[in-house]
Amino acid sequence: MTPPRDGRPLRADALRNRAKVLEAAGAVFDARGTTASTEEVARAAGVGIGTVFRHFPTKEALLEAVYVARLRKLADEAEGLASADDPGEAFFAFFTRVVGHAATKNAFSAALMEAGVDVRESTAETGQGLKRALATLLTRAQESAAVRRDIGLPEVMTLLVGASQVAEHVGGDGGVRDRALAVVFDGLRAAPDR
Amino acid sequence: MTPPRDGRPLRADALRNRAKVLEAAGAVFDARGTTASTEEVARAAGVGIGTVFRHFPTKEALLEAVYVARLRKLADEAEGLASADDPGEAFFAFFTRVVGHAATKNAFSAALMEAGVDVRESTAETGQGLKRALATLLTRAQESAAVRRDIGLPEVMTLLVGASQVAEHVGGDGGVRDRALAVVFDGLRAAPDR
DNA sequence: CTAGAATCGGAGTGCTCGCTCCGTTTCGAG
DNA sequence: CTCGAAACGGAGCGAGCACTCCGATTCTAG
Repeated sequence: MTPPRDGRPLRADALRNRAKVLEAAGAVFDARGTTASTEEVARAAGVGIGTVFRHFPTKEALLEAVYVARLRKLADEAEGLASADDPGEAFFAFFTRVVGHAATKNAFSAALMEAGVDVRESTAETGQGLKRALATLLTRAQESAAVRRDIGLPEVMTLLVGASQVAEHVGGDGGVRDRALAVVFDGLRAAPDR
Repeated sequence: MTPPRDGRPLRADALRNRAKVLEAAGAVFDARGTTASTEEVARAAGVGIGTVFRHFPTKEALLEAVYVARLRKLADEAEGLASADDPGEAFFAFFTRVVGHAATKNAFSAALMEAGVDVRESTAETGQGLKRALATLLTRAQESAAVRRDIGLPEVMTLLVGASQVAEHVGGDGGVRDRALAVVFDGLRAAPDR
């Protein structure tokens, strides 16, 4: 959970509050978007604003923390699928999973985007982990001929981000989303010829 | 250019200023994002803030006006391609064109999104026009077997929005963008079999 | 249990931004 | 040219927000 890199460990209540804030921040940002005020997060967490800012010195830092937690979860899922029986199925399952999350969680794709480019230093490590796991999924899927061989990790990341962004903003019709995703999947399977 | 639906026409200088503001707004929003302040737009247009707000009573109205202008341009392009010799080529050319624009212009995809859902009443008409033109391109492409027949306009709009959003946020590597787009294109061509 | 340190809470601060208001300037009909 | 109407400009208002500061509270080592 990244207990801050300090010398001493945090006090018990501080640790508890930190967790409460992080969870509340996720919920609030999903519901109200990332423009939701820090005060709202504090209220949802049942703590004062001061507490929020002590744990996350900046609103951006708070957002980053939420991002990192989610990226880590994704990375774990990806690693879990890395040794699945059917590499192709695993690859597409992960893709679908990510898009599914994005459909619910606001600013989920933003986290992915940062991971893709590794802008912030704090997301870099987790982002690298996710990319490594995804690379494994991709390579195995390509080796088993489930995915075309003429694309690399950057292209897949790009498609993943794009699909997630769409899912995020297409609240209503999940059917459309699924069919659009099917098109992308067929494209990923397509032979490289032309 | 939508000279406001008033009784009397606008005074000459007023019309000129309106155009200047609209153009400046486009430029500023592209450069700084839609969060750029109205004052910045006014400065870029060389007018006072009051003038901006007289022509566009709300910042949202200003954004909408920019959106509508761009959607109209797209709709015109689509109509121009509607009678091209090769329907498949026309369809994909339009798709590429849209994505290309998105790569340069900030919040371009936002305009597309609104057009897709037709949230605002003011974008509705232009959005309908664009959708109609795109529908023609799609139908003709499908009839000539250049595009799979098991998808409709909503799916294409979704893919278009997604591709545009990606293009918008992948500033750096155009190569990645093109290859990712190629995947989507292959998906659109794919046989509906599976 | 107790003292001192760590943590908390939330009123307050400064800043940005959308928008209004009205004195000043510019246009154009007659 | 004249003069009323239309349009302009930008100081100022109010709201909202990120972030600070410090007295009150809570934890925990000893």
